[in-house]
Amino acid sequence: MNGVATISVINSKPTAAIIADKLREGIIEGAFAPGDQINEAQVAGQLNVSRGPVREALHRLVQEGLLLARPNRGVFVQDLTRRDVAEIYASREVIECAAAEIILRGDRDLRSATAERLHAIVDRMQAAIESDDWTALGRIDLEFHTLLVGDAGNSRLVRAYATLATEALMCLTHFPGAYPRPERVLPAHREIADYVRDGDMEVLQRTLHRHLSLTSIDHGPDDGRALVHPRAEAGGDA
Amino acid sequence: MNGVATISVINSKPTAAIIADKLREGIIEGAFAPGDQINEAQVAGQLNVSRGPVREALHRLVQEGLLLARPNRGVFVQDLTRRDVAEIYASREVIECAAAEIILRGDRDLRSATAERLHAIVDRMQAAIESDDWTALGRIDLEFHTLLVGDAGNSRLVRAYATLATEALMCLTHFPGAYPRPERVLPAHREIADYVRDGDMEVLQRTLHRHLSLTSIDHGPDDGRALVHPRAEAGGDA
DNA sequence: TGCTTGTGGATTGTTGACAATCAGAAGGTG
DNA sequence: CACCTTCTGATTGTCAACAATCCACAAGCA
Repeated sequence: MNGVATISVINSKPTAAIIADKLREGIIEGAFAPGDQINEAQVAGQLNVSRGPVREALHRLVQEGLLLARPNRGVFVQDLTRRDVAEIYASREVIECAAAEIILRGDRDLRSATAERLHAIVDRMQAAIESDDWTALGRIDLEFHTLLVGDAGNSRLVRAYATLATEALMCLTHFPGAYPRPERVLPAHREIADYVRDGDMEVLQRTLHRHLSLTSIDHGPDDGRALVHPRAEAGGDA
Repeated sequence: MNGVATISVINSKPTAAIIADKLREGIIEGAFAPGDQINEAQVAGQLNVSRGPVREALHRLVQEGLLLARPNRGVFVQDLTRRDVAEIYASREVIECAAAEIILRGDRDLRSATAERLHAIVDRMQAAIESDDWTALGRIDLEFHTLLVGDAGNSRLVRAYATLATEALMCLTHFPGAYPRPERVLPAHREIADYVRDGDMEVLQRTLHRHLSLTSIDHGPDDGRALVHPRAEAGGDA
């Protein structure tokens, strides 16, 4: 072991994974608008790789639900309808509540450890708010919830939640109005962390439900068309 | 609309999807043992196609969790550890209970329609039992639960449940002892269907929990190694 | 005019060849 | 005899060319 031991692995990930991450970022950030077609050859050209890995990356994103593949026609960025947003948040609530229940059945020390890590994330959320970085805030918010699910220790739930988390991020960038005012974000998450530590399932579940319910979207009419900027009617959180 | 209207589409699915289905079947049926390596070139040769679609199919199954890809080494059939089995059934309970709750919040007529279809599936289960077809029974059993989740109308939950269902089928073929005695299967499912119709969430949730809990596996020690035939200790259902 | 029917352009789907990578065996060296 | 280096076989990862497919548009016909 000499001095070069800590050189980062040259190309640890396969190319397809890197491309998938890049594209996922682009979709989340809004670089591709919903409905846009993503052309294999074009992406391959921009990234200076062959169509093979690009194709693989695109198919992965299709399976994640971010893209829609029409056979022999191409892949397109998914539209987010009211129904989709409602589904995403409802599913998140399902998995998060389940994770919470598992965690709360566990040891008190484990719960404290989880709560502590959750609080650490909330502190980072505060920092993001203070520097007016809304993109970062959304990501950290999702990180909070992903940690909650992760600490339940069920990899199946984690996997299912991961795709929901990226979809939720997509919601945030496309419907910026859906994110609540910052002064309510911090207390809400602190509450959740505290209830995890104290082990109060009843209250925790209610809090998560309130935190993740998009009442107006949930009960509004579903016209099947994509939302554009429902700033006035969304009341949920990440 | 003339007489040829019902001609089946020639080749509706892309080759990769067909291959993925074939391989998934093979894995579920046990044609590949856990830990076995699956060779791209070999499969391609057997199916008379190129490595491209095979590669795509394998990656899809990796993402579904059926296969494990070790970079530059190959893809292997996942081992099913105690922990995996516990995770799968716990996750199934989470999603099924959520689906049940959504359905029970719905219209009474819708509930009856769902219950009716569930009962129809139970009848097919009975037929499978009478002809001693255990493979079919497992599939129909999962079909029952998949219908339950599907009728909740949340495509995200459906997608998450689909992979869990295939994993559960894998459990059945690898741990045949995990399936309960047939005389208990039918009443259990009939109960579930009835509670869906009657809208009794409390009881339905308890029934689902009992139906999907693998108590001995759940609380047994997790040595990280794959189970072989825990016939003596498994008490769950599909 | 309105409907059917061919044609064009673009995109994905598929293929076989080539390069990169890794685990393990063989061989050399103190 | 243990350890390190080198080699080898097999497998995945990548690439560019070819084939199949589909939608859009325009021309032909009642």
